[in-house]
Amino acid sequence: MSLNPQPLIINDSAENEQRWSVESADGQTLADRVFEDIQEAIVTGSIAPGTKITEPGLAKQYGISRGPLREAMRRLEGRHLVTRIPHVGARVVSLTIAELLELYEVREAMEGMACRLAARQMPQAEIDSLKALLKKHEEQAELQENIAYYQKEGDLDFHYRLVLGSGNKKLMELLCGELYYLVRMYRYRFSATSGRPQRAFTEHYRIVDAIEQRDEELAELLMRRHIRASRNNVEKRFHEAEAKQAAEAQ
Amino acid sequence: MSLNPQPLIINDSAENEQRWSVESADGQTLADRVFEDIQEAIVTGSIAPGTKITEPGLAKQYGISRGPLREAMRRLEGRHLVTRIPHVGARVVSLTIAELLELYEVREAMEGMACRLAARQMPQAEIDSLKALLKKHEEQAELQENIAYYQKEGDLDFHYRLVLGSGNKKLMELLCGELYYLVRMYRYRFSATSGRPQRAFTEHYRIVDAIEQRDEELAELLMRRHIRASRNNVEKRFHEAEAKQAAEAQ
DNA sequence: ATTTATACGATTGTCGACAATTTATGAATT
DNA sequence: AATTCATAAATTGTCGACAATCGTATAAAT
Repeated sequence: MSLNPQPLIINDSAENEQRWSVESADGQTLADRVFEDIQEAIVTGSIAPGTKITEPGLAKQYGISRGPLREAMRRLEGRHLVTRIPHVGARVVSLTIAELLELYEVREAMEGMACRLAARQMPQAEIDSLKALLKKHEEQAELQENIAYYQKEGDLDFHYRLVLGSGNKKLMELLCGELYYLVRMYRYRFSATSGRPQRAFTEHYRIVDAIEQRDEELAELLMRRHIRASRNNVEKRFHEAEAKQAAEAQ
Repeated sequence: MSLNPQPLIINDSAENEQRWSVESADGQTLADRVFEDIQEAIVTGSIAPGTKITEPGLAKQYGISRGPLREAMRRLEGRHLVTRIPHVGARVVSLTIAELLELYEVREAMEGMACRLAARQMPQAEIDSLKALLKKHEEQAELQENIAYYQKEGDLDFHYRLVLGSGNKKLMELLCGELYYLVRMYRYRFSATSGRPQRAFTEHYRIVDAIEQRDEELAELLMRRHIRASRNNVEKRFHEAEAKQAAEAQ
């Protein structure tokens, strides 16, 4: 008689048996739909980072009133995708290079832990599925010309599945529900891949192997090394771009 | 000529030189104030976990209209402090024991990284200040009867300062701005301390020592071990409580 | 008596309007 | 010409009202 799936506090009104899912499935309400739409627009770059957002503008654009739109903006604010100053307005988040690098440090910590947990308890079936996905991605990359795109898509897929495999809902919530939006946002700026994507594939395979062997220590270590390598690559590319920009300006 | 503090994308409207701070200082607007009020009420247990929240009720209670209140709720939803089902309602988040333990796993990962970064770059002045704080907490604990309370307060203070010392804003945002609210919420349920608080102090001192010696590896390792110990303590206490509950029911 | 259907009540979702504040515009002054 | 001040426009914050949806209670039927 385990109390595991029960809340820690039994409260007055626990009659509702419906599932209080972590993320609402499909935007039923207007505010929800607009929230997801704007979020997608921000992540894909349709609305550039740093852009000032005005309520009448967006409301007109989406054909809704300002009420639901404000609610959507408040949720975006909660996800740190827009920053707001009272009585002034809101703008789309805009990361500095330092903040982008900080993001990688957070990912190193959390995804490293995700790998450790996955090695501990990810079902073999999911591991097999993940291996199949890796194989598919590799074959796609060999065929496709635009390797960079597919490699980046695949990379995020891979990381996403791994976090799922950790079985830790909070980890999923934070990584898949907050950080990965920013990762997608800045994916094509200084991201790696073009050059030698083969290396990333190798690293991915090694990680999955460690998980399959249930080697927590190694799995975490390899993932942290993998993300640190990405981080260093971003840093390098940024400095290259900076140098180039300085040369042009001169 | 470093571009460090500049955004990665220079956009049309970058004229506003005001600081777009990560967190609005004081709730200027009604919605902001109510947001903080309700958040505090949830964290301190003034509104019990799992309680159903109705808009007319809260609006009346805080003497405001439903508009700002809904915005506040949407922000709480963004922070995962309330869960909402469209057309049905919202309730205060209620963690299961499994989710509470997951929280510790996330903390282990992130605060471990925070310690590593603090060892790398935390200013000596801040380290000294942190040591002074530890000393003060210890003296307080020796005097006070209600050790548990002060130890828990001090513990969170300690962790808070350490995350600040990491210099990683995203880490601060996620830990101090999201996880710690949940930690405070469930602090007095199965938390440790009463018994032998001296041990936690010793662990804290060792961590600060490692940071002062700039030993990244050790600092991270000690913090992870520290949090893992807390986690195991919570797990143990829960099982004890569960066993006791089963015995009473029988 | 149990189940199904219906109507009621309550809550949530959406809208438009008004008040408060900020930003932009332009005129007057130094 | 630059600065300062005042006015005007635009945007944000707040409110109350109405529509849509859900939960519940009552009544009818099997």
